[in-house]
Amino acid sequence: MPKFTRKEREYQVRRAEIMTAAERVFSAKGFHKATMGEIAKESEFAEGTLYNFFKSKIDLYHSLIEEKSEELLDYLRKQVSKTGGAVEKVKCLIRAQMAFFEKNRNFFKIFVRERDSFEWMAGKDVGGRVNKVYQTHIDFVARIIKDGLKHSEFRNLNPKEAAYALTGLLNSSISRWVTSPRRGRLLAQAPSLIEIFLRGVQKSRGGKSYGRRFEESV
Amino acid sequence: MPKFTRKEREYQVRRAEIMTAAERVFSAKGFHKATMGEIAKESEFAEGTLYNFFKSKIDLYHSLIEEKSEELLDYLRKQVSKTGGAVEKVKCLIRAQMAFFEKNRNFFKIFVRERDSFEWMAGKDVGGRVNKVYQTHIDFVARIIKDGLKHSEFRNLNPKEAAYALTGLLNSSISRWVTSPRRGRLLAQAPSLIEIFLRGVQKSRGGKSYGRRFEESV
Amino acid sequence: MPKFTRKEREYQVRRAEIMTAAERVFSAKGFHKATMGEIAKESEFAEGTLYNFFKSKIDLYHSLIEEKSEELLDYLRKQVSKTGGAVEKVKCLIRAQMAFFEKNRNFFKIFVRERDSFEWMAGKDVGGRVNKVYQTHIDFVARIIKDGLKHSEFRNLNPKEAAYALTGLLNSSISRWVTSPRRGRLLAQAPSLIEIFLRGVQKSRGGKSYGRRFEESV
Amino acid sequence: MPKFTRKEREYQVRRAEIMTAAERVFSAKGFHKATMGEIAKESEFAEGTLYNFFKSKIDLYHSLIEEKSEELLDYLRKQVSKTGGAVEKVKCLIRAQMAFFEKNRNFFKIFVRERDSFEWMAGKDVGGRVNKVYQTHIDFVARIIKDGLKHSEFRNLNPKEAAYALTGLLNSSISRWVTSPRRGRLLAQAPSLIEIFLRGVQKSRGGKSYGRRFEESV
DNA sequence: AATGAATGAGATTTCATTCAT
DNA sequence: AATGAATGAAATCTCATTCAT
Repeated sequence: MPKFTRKEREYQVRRAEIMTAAERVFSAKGFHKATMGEIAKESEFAEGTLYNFFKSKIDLYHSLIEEKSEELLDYLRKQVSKTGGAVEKVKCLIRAQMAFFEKNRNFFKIFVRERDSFEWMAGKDVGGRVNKVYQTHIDFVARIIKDGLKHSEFRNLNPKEAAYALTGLLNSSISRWVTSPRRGRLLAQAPSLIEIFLRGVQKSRGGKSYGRRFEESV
Repeated sequence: MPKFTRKEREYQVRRAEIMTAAERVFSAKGFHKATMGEIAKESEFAEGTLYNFFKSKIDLYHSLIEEKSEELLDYLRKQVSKTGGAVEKVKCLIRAQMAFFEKNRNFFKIFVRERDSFEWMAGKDVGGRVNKVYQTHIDFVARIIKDGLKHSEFRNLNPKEAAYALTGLLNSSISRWVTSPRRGRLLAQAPSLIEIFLRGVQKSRGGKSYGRRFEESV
Repeated sequence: MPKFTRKEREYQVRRAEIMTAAERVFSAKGFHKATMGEIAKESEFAEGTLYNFFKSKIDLYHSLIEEKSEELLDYLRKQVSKTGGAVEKVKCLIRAQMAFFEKNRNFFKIFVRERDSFEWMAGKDVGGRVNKVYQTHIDFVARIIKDGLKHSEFRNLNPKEAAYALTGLLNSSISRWVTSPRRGRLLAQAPSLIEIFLRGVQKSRGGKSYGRRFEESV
Repeated sequence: MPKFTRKEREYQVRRAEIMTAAERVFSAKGFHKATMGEIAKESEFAEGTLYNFFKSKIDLYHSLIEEKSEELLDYLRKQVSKTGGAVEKVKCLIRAQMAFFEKNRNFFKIFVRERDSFEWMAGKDVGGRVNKVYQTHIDFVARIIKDGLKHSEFRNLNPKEAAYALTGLLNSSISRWVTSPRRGRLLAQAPSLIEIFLRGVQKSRGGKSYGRRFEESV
């Protein structure tokens, strides 16, 4: 007995085709410049058909981000859980995130570029949903840092601040790679990012410090 | 003999008023949702009048970013030039950038959020202009890093990569501050960022390394 | 030998089910706001199936009005034919019409409200068909009046004019009853309508007149 | 010092032009079949311009009905107030209403045909507003009847019921005239309507009655 | 130089109808 | 014969831009 009927499976296939087309168009033009007409053409469905799958343009956009983000977060969690120790987890996280976006360049553009833009779109509601995904991600990273603190793998710093730092570091590099015309492997940049970040947060072995301590600074 | 006639000066004043209004509206709504009508009302000019100063909506937006970015870069250059040594310059850069955006929150939203979005807007032309500003900034940062390398203040790494890293680090933190509802001083976060970044890029004093070396990785 | 085969009978049953559903939906939303999708759901058939019974939405609408109107007219004719004398026939007509619509509120909304709207819908064709039903009804009423004139039961007046008057009188009261939220029996209003109309058209017994005579007025 | 500036006057002129065009189109096609495009063409403005005067199609439609209804009611009130005695007022009312619609045929179609249709349009709100105008009218007529009752000009009947009766009577005749292709003067039909209605409601001079009394019937 | 009313291209969305299964 | 997914025409509304005053 199949979990899904043939109809349901076909429905999901078509839905996915639309989403892929939408991902292409949205990533190329941004939400506002993208038109349903273009997504229709790209997905080889009629315009009206799109509305049998998504109730509006914003719903399509938003579903796209939400579902793909889940995929990303699931992937990261799964990869990271395979290793132990905060340092190893951080390394793994960086590599996994790069690996994911190396395969999902279009989605990266949508994910990062529109992240903050959402607050104006269709009220707090949609913005809120996407932002929540982002916050979930930050919290996930912060948790890793916190564990590292507990086991004295990292020096004393604000986990959330470090999570933002790492995320910014990563996104900036990914963004550069995504935008750049000539592309080597994104993953090749993992080691240097890992090195920068881990040196940045690990316990000082020389005792030297470059500013006021975290405790004083907040 | 005045450099600018009274007329010219008045023209500049009115132009600046429009830009300030535009900054408010664009930062609150984003480029597409912002309307010329609203900018007109905000600036207390008629809609048609805006077109005596800027030839289109996109031109206004773009002029805004370009000119304000110049201001930012000038400010950063001036501040950084006051100190010597790459490490000091980096500290100074971080503090200066935070100081600038603490005073120009609205502009930050425009600067960062729309940075990459530009490639779709009105063709390569405009996107190119804004991107160029961003590239100029990256080059400026990369130059500081490179100087640090030359004087062995930093370990062996790709200056441009490090420049992207620093910029991402900074923007991520600023973004968090800008978005967050309850705001302390942004500058208070400078020390920890400085520490993370400088530890990350300075010469190892323990010889320990966290990944393959930079040389191997590119 | 049956007049209709089983197949034909089943066809008629399904057709009637659709019409009943359509009556509900059309009366609730009006022609334009009603959708084939809703009628389909209401009738528990698929959308496509409706088109096996009616060739278009407008055809369904129109068939509904036409057939139900026939039903109404048949009912009125049958009732009225049971009595003799124009005065009695008028009383009977009023009561019968009220009785019919008391049982067919939904249809009344369609019948009266859209009556005149028809001329724009899908050209003269459809409008014509419905209007013809209405004209038939008016003629039927006018014929009763005319008989009353012949037998000197009514004063000298234009039969058609009187027929319009009576119809307007009736519809206005029925409309009020249909629209009103709290409903007693519609038939309870028959006596006063009968009295108003019959006084209005019967031969004056006092010779008093309230305007120029009919003969002068047209 | 003029009450209205030139600009305001010109604005009103253009607004009125749009309304007249809208009246033509709405009366010819009904609300749904009428398009903003056609109203634009008819009024010789661009489509977008209509939206400088009315915020939506429904708002235009509704403004049209509301303002023209006010005009009608004002006219009726003014005319009726010129005479004294309920009987005279009724005569005057019938003549005035006919006179008004003889000059405003297009509006009649809108006023009567869409009266009840409104409940489905855009929720209770708009339907409510138009219905209220109609109720106001009914109340106005009912008040005249009530005064007639007080002075014993009419026999004992329910004023509101009589008001509905008169309104139905009138509208039916006007509707016939409006729809009919060859038109004499509508006002020529006033005398016979007056006679029917007044005979119908005035005190019986022969004592004969045609049904149960009003008192029993409600 | 400033105005703001007019413009119309262009986007989203609905829904009657068709047709392959 | 019944289905309901796909279609695409058509309608409303927005807003950058123009231009007569």
